[in-house]
Amino acid sequence: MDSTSIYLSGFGIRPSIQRIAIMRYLQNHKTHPTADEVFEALREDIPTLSKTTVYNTLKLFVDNGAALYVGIDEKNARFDGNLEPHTHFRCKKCGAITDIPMNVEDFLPKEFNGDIDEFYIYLKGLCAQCKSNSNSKNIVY
Amino acid sequence: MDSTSIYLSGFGIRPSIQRIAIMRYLQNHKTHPTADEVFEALREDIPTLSKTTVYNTLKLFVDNGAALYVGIDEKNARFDGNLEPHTHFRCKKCGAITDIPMNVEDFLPKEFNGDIDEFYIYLKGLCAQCKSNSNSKNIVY
DNA sequence: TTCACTGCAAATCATTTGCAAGGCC
DNA sequence: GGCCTTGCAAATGATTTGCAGTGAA
Repeated sequence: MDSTSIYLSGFGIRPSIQRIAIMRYLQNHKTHPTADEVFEALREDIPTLSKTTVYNTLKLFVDNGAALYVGIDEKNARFDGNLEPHTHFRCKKCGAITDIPMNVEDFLPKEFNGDIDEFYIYLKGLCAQCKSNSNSKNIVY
Repeated sequence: MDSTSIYLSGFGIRPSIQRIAIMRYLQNHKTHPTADEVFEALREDIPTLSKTTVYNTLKLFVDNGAALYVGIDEKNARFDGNLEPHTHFRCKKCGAITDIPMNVEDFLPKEFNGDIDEFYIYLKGLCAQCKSNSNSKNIVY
């Protein structure tokens, strides 16, 4: 029983080979991958893996609170294994998505009468590296 | 030359019949409609309107800063003609998306070294009406 | 006349669904 | 055995693209 199995079980998720591999990938790659990126990366190790399983599993993780859905990219859904309070920044030049530690609870509007239970902050701009490295013309939106 | 024409021209957008109608719809309906909702609403008045034009026009508005893209709904892109600083709240029960006035500039993290030029906050939960009206079982995710 | 704009049809592409096979308790 | 999980193939549905016709400067 490895640590990822225990981790998944803690969320009520039964640890299959596929689920363990996908969660490990999310935790070891802080790149906020798409379902397809996860699939392409893992099919080497698990040749029988199907993209349906990757989609199902990522959805399962999000529904059970074991991973976060990241909607910063209009094209594809992205996923994040980091459950610490943070927000997401996407560089419009290199396309990289990075975490910014930030306690979103601090920003809840006070005069609002409903109940808020999900809170997303997405930032976009130019990352520090692309800012100094501004010789490259490669722009990603 | 009506006010919507002048408004669009201010963003460098040439005011065609279709563009005026779509911008008017955005400004008169604070519902953050999808491209399809705009299309369905306007086809009565403009029977020859095509969905392609609605997509093209909404994209043109966003690219030129005349409207905002709202990514709070994972299924469809939504659009907002309100350019005042505000954030978006979606009720998970009734599905309504409402604006919450909030100056996002105040929340820019200070320790970040890149340049941030876009800032989105999406809130989800239960709106005040659905909170009191909690007899309905109709849930929208 | 030129070039932007429009609209139809077809293409694209991420994601979901149906369903049968496999595997675990 | 029964239920959960997986994976293939097909379906779905939003959005984009190709291209030809239209219209305005």
